[in-house]
Amino acid sequence: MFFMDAINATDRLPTRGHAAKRLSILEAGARVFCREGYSGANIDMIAAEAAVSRQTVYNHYGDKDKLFAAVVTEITQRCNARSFEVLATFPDQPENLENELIAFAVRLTRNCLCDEDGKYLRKLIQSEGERHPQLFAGWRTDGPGKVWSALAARFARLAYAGHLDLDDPDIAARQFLALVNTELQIPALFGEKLESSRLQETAACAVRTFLRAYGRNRSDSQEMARGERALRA
Amino acid sequence: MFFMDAINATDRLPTRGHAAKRLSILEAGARVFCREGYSGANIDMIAAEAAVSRQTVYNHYGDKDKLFAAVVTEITQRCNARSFEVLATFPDQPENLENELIAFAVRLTRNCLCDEDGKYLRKLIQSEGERHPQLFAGWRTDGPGKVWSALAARFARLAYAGHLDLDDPDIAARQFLALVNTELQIPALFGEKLESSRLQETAACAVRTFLRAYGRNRSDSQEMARGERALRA
DNA sequence: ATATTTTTGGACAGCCTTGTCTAATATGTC
DNA sequence: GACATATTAGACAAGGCTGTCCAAAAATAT
Repeated sequence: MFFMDAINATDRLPTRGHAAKRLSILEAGARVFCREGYSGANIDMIAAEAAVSRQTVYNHYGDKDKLFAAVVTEITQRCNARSFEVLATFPDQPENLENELIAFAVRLTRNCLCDEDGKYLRKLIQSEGERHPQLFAGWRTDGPGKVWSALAARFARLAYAGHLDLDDPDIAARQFLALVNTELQIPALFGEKLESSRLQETAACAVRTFLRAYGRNRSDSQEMARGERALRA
Repeated sequence: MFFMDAINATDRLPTRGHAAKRLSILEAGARVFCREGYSGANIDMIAAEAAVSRQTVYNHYGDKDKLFAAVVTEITQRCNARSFEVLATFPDQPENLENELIAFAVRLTRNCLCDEDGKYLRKLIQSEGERHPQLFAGWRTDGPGKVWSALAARFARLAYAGHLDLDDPDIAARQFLALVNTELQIPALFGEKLESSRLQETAACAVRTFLRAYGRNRSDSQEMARGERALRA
């Protein structure tokens, strides 16, 4: 468990400038590792991007492996924290379910999937996940695993309250996330970001489809969809 | 356009053993680049895995950059070809739409998204896409772009024939793919494969949701879902 | 069987990277 | 101001990787 050192090392933050440099290195490490991959990144790049001498990097994190581990655990923690923050804003007592779900989907995308940290984490996992499975094991169980089941619980409650009609909340939760992610996939591969308007639009489409499948009054939304189409024609 | 050389170089395949080694190197290159990333991979590894001397690799492909480009274009072509092969088996005149769509989804997943080449391509793009956008531009337009619009056209035809009820075939097509991919995401990150049974199950869930949202007789499938649930209880 | 083409192993220079060490400098504390 | 601690630049050895060269061996074609 070589990366435990790195985790514990984060605890002692003596002076002010010390901690600042430490964070700056971590931040730069995330950017560079993400951009260049583990082997492509080198300590000089990271030091330069952190505006710090190479030796300082070694003073703080020991070696490249430990720095990488520290970066991963830091980003993972941040992402998880943000996910649960957003999850707390789930519309439990919706007045307008569609609109509130869309807003929730936008928050989720913008703050967790599409933000800097989310992008970093995805790339780090993609490039090194196969090689360091233990490093990302925590993310896998505490991250998406927990988010999924928490989201599933919210959906189950909505269904119980009569707002949804679903067989299996777990499947519904995962499909909800999949739908919300629809348009993100390709741009994410190339490190591009979606503009806010397209993000909003995608969320709306996703939620509309989700509610067509799982909404309580599906015939109503079917009618509405027909009406909209007729109006456009 | 440094990678054009690599493409054209593929044309002359003089002797038998020559071409065999060439392919073997390409194959090994795909594996190693994918496993280790561009900077992590080295020519000795690839040569060893191709059961060939290092010099032979240089004889065939010039240098690491060109070899990488050749690997990418080869895998891209294979994946595209396979995608359109599967696309040709889309159920245009369905007798049992649900079952035939599920079977189609399984074919798509197994042969295009989840197979070796698909996995390679995804990882290569993920790790190097940001750095070599020109290299993957072809994939982006000829790959998913074409598949999406082809799939959208199929859905539009199904809708016209009265089998589906959809507003926007493009969105439906992308959401279909997103739903089919639901369970693939995480395992794909870690280079794991889904067992056949889970793959089948996921496809079934995806298609069921898709048809609940876009099926012609949605109230019917709603009734059926209710019936199933009652039966289980 | 001979001529041609490919392949091989090994040696090599040049370069980059890691991680250590040092002495000098800066930063902050008392 | 004196002290301790952090930081810096630079030099350094060890090792890895790329890409080239060469001569011998193997495979292939005529």
